[in-house]
Amino acid sequence: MESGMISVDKWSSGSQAYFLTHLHADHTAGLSAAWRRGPLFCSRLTAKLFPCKFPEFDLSLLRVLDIGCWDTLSLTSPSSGSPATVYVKAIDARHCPGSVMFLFRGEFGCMLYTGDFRWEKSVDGTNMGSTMLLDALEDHKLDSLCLDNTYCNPKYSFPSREVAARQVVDIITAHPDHDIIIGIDSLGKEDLLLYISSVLNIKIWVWPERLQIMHLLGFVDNFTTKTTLTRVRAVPRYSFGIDTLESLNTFKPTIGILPSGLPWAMKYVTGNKRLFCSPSASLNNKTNFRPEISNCSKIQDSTGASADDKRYYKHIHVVPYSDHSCFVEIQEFIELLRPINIKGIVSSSSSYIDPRYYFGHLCGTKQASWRVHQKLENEKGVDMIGEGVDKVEGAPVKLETPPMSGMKRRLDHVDFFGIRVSRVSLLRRLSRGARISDHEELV
DNA sequence: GCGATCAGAT
DNA sequence: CACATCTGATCGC
Repeated sequence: MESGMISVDKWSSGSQAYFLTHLHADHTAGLSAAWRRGPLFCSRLTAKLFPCKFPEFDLSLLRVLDIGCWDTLSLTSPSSGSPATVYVKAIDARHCPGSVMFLFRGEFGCMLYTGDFRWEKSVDGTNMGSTMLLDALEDHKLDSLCLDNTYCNPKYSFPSREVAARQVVDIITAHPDHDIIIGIDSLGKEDLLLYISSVLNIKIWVWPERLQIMHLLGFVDNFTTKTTLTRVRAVPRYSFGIDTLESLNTFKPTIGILPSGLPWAMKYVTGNKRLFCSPSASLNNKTNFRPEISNCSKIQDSTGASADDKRYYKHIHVVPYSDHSCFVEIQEFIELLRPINIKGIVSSSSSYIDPRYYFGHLCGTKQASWRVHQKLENEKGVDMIGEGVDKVEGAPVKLETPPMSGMKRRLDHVDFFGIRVSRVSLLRRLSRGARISDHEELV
């Protein structure tokens, strides 16, 4: 395969232009201060935050894309050497500050790379983004949608971040004499913290580097690094464990709140209906988003919680505050765009489901072609799409994980209708890059 | 010794 | 099931 033109969240050599959706570490793996491979396109806010993450980075390499504005790239076709123009527009992805999707138009057709995104219905930013996307498409078909399929399964159902934020506030107000620690990452969940701060009229402690981020984001009054000013502290999520909580509780009653995507806590849902069954379980009655699991007051029963689980939930409250779209939101997004093809950008070793399993019927004009294509490929014994893709004609099914040996051979690139998708590691969630080549056929 | 990658953890 | 991140081990140069 010759070199391509464009890479998104992927930093190996061979492209003429590089795009960064947002500054989370799993999307910047491979970027460093020594980066010299070409112009790096990102949103204005990402560019502003960039030096926090890469202090020595040569900022003259950054190219800011303003949200909603077309930009034109004059590139060279790797195969023919002739000029090739690519148009790109950034759309707010509503995942974390600075996060964007990229809509590309070029010889390869029209392609949207979502990066990580949350598409909550009836939220202003989402509605604006929808309008922008439809306007940008005009009457073009979206040939290819590279989709954040993190929760691309109907079992993933969680409330809006607004509702989840109220749950967090309810938990805090139900513990008036406790210290509160909230696990967050280096970027994201700012709206949650601002909501807590404004509703409860308190400052929130953050660690010094995080305060710097808050200031860059324009939040100057709600956060502090002085522990004496507040009982609510936001701490790095990785520092957030049972041992920490237990040890804190020897000094002062303290609870932890983990605003998190659902899967990590899923084991407490399936089978024993134990999700969010923490000390304040009764709080969830008003705001719980799934009635069948709201009745979880039997934390002491004998349905199988381990001793560690009990230790954990004695102090730690998991709240379903997610910066990724839930299944229904993904569905609505696809219904809005009606792409011809969909490709998931997130894969993991044990549970990759091709988005077309659930959404193939929503795809545009080529909806039938996939199955024909699959049938042909299956007969040839070639799996074009990768591990976990169905081999059954007709209604797709989730496949068992193929043997490791087979997976490892496909780590590098997977051809998918003209888009080269990088699989850096299937054991972890590092494979989120895509490269577009101009000389490949796009169905 | 350094950066990239991997493994395991929360 | 699996987020985003850290630490520490290992690999290749």
